[in-house]
Amino acid sequence: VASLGDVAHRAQVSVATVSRVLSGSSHPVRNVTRERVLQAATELDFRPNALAKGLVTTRTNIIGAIVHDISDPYFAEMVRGLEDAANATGYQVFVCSSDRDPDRELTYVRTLLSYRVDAIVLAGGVIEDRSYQRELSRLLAGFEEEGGAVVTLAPHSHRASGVILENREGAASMTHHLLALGHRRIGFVAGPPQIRSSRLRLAGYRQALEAFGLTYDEQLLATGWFTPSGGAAAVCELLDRAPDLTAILASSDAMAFGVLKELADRGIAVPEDISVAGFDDVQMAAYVQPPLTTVRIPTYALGNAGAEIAFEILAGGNPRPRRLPLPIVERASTGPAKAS
Amino acid sequence: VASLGDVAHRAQVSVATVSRVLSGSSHPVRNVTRERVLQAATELDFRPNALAKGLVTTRTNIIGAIVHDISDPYFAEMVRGLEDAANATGYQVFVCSSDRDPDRELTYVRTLLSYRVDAIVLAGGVIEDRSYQRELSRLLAGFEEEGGAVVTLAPHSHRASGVILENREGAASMTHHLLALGHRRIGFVAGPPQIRSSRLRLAGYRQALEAFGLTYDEQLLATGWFTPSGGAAAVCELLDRAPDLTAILASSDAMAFGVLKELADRGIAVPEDISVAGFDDVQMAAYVQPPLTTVRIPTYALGNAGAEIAFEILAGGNPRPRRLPLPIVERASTGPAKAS
DNA sequence: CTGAAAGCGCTTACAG
DNA sequence: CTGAAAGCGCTTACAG
Repeated sequence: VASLGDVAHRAQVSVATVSRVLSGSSHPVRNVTRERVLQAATELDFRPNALAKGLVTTRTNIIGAIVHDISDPYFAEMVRGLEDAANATGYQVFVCSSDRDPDRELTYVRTLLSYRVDAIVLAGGVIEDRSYQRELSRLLAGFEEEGGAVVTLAPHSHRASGVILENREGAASMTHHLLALGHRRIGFVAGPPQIRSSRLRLAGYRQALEAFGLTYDEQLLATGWFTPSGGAAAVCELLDRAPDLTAILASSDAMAFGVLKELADRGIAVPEDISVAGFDDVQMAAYVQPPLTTVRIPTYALGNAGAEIAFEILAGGNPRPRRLPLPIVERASTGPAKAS
Repeated sequence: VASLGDVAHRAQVSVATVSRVLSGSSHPVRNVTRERVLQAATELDFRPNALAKGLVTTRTNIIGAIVHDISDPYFAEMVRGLEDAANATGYQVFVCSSDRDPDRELTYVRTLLSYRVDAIVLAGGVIEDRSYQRELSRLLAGFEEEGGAVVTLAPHSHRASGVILENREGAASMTHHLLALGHRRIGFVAGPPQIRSSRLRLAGYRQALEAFGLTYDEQLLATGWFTPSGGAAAVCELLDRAPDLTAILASSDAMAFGVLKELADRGIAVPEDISVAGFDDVQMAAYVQPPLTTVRIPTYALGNAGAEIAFEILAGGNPRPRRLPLPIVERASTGPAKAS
């Protein structure tokens, strides 16, 4: 591959001049010279070495996105938003699926630091693990000190700029919605308790029940991974323990899909026998049968915002956290409670 | 951040020595010296600069993955497989969603070349566009000449190592399956014709029909994007033109999901009134109602293989293309043809 | 407006 | 076993 030097040689100018015209510097260059350089660059099919550039400018134009799992549509849609915003500004994105594992996540962060990425976007909720949180904050603090941008798109222990999703409020208002439909025995399918977002959603459910004058009943709670099979397993538990429930609120759409499937397999009609609601509003929520009532998180916009916030920080700004309310999307999977 | 020089200074040795112990060189280093270096590195929280390393070794440990759309579960699942294999070998992956746009794709490739990635994995089917194909091949040929690895995971114009999915055969055997169930009027929901994979699947459908002695009927063909809404729109067209069809084969699961939804909205029973089959077997295929009969592409394994093939090439090998047959997964969305 | 030179943080022959 | 030095491909004061 041709280097700056090769272009300089061919254009009969110094590498400094070549650099100035090719890197879009504001340093003045005579027009004829500029033309000669451009011409030579084209002829040699010159492609600047981004590593060398990054080494000297200490800007790599790389964003690292740490997600729980890129194959989970929630994160995939978010990363797409992030990617589009990044790309529009000449940035690339590294995907890092941590599987909610503290060690994997820390290893990924260290690697991102090695590549001297400009920004790290934490897309998943923080893992509840003291020593992990301490080490992560240590790494990120050092990174920020050197001018790196850290953005959080889910509840986190590390204080950083980002978007604050109203997880608790979202879960609470969905619970209210079910209560308003006449449901009194509402099962809750919770996500992994070691994820902060899970806890907040559970807290919102509980809060809404109690505000309504109902007591929180542990028989109505089952826990699992944020996956369809996690949801399916949880609903089996629930049906065993509380056969009288008339509605189920799942902590994620993926879980709700598993719930829906399990109910269909058992011949339980939704929403006639049991209403089902989800959380996230991933694309498929509108396409399952029946279409899923859910709490909407605008994943694409969220990813987009993540990149924008990162750019603000890199530009020297100090963006305040944005609060994002999570509206309910009513579809066909919820309906009035069956008379008992 | 501490540099090699800082570590060398603190350990009272030369940077050469530090480099040798920290980069895992096979060059002999006395044990006491090694210990001193390790100690100093820890104390300084040394984190090697991957850019500088890449600049001199001409190996960046980066793989670029070009997909049509990372928010499409088909690609997200594949990228996860790619990421896991890459990560296990100390590689990072850039995600590049081209939206099937020739310019976007070429721009991404140029950028990847600028970052001197070690490998480029083309995950989506080639776009049928002469000048794009020519330019792409030119870029990739240059890249390969410099030792870069190119891997294709879908039918492509650029000849490279990779996996050959039996798209045609997969579509043909699904068509046979429907024929065997007694269906004679089988609608086909095709993907965008400018994608090679789309054409192959259509060809397989047609081939199976003709092998069976039926004539291919254009009234039974509708085209759209590889999305749920693309599938929904196509099925509307189809139902208008050929109200007598008893089965529909969609070119992707995403499209099939749209078909399923549209049929449900119209109160058409699946599979009693119309059988529906998809293509891909993404995770959700097993979770929609009714669970989708589909042609299985092992996306995760495919991504995994992509990375492995790349590593083989980088190790100097010349892996032969692997053919991958696509088996049918029978679920509840297909059944015997309704007696007419 | 142009260029010579230093430097970013590494690796690796080469010499000892 | 250890180190001095060149070099990877850029950018950017500094001097003219």
